[in-house]
Amino acid sequence: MINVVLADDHILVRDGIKSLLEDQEGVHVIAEASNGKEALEVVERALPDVLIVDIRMPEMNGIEVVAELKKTNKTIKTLVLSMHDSEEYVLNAISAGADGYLLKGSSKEEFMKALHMIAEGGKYFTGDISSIIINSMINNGGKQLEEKEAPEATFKLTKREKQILGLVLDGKSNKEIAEDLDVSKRTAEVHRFNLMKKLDVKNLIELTKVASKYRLV
Amino acid sequence: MINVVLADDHILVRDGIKSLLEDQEGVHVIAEASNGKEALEVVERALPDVLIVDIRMPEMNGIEVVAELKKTNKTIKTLVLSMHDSEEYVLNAISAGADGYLLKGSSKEEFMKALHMIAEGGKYFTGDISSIIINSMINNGGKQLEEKEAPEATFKLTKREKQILGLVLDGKSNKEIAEDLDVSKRTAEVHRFNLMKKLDVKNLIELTKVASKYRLV
DNA sequence: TATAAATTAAGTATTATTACTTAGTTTTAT
DNA sequence: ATAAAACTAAGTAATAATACTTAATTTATA
Repeated sequence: MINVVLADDHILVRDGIKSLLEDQEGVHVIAEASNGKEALEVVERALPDVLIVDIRMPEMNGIEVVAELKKTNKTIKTLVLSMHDSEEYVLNAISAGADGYLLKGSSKEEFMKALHMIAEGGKYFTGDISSIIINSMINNGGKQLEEKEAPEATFKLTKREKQILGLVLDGKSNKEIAEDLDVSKRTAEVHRFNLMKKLDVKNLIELTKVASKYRLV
Repeated sequence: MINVVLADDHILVRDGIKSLLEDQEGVHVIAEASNGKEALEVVERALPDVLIVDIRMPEMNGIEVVAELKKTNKTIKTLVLSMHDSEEYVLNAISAGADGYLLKGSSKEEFMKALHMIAEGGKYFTGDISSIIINSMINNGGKQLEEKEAPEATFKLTKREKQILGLVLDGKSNKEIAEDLDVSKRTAEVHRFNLMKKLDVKNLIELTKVASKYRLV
């Protein structure tokens, strides 16, 4: 029996994955969490075999959760579920010690295979992110994976601003962001304006550079 | 249309994969080979987009074929098909410059996904061999790997467009670009519009990703 | 419970980009 | 030499972002 904790801020996604897992023999979802901090607490109490964790969550992101968990409890396996195949996410997840990485577009079959392999002590990184992993291997032998640390930022983004920054870096317009977060377009504009001012950038190009430098997402 | 050469010493395996591929739209098996040396000769003549190659073959094994091919003709992509997930095979295939690695137990869906990703210049290494790759990344990095090269682009930017792309990626506005190049703002706008259309991107975020993928600057 | 911080969102104005079309001029290759 | 491609730049219209200000709520915290 594989005991699982699910951490994702979207209830619908959580429920979907839960129902998918509960249909399988030998898998049991013993607890859930809707943000990063909660995920850590829940895992401490429930002690699952595997934590399935989304990257983008309030309070603490999924990669931070994995990194923290691997410091304190190495026996609990972690499967990172993400919508994004960005190089930064993938390499940071590996650095943090994730045992697996799947995209949300993965099939049920792949998901189950990954879960079983990870529960048995293996690793599973979906083939869709091969380019990122192989290129990283080729360029630097994966060596500085463990050591690199972001410089400390002098600015401080609010939770909402970080969230909006993420969406901006996905290439979304203010209108799309507003729809995603269910706020007015004007609100999205204000947040975007404020965060760009805080980061002292005047266009998206500079924004991507600063965000990557300080690992803001 | 993806043109494929199949190399495997077992006729049955070859026929099976061939029929599977020919069922797909946009894929065509243009030639076959039953050993490593033959594979090289056939590839030279047929010039496929992708060579699908088994590791264990008479005369010359699949990894040697890949290594040799990458020395002489870098545009032809290679997908290694293997029954084996041994560390040696996997890491040697990567060193040799293979663009993908699948186990013979892979599903048709995964096989097709891998083939398409590879044909488009990406890489695809099945999740089943993640442990090997990740462990190699994290621990040694001691293996000497090939130089990374950009995937071949399907679009073709003009000199001026490349120049303007560079300035766009410096975060310059059309007005600034126009001043830099001493042309009208409208001209800068047109070049920017055209190049973004060629690259099939709709915003600066996507542009930075595509530019980085194809090393356009 | 004050009070500060964060979130929301309106107004106003300017500037920039997108998404075309048309068309003259220059460069390059056959 | 001539056709093709590239470069130039105008027009038009819509959409998006920048650069603020003001201000009502909601939330956190001292």
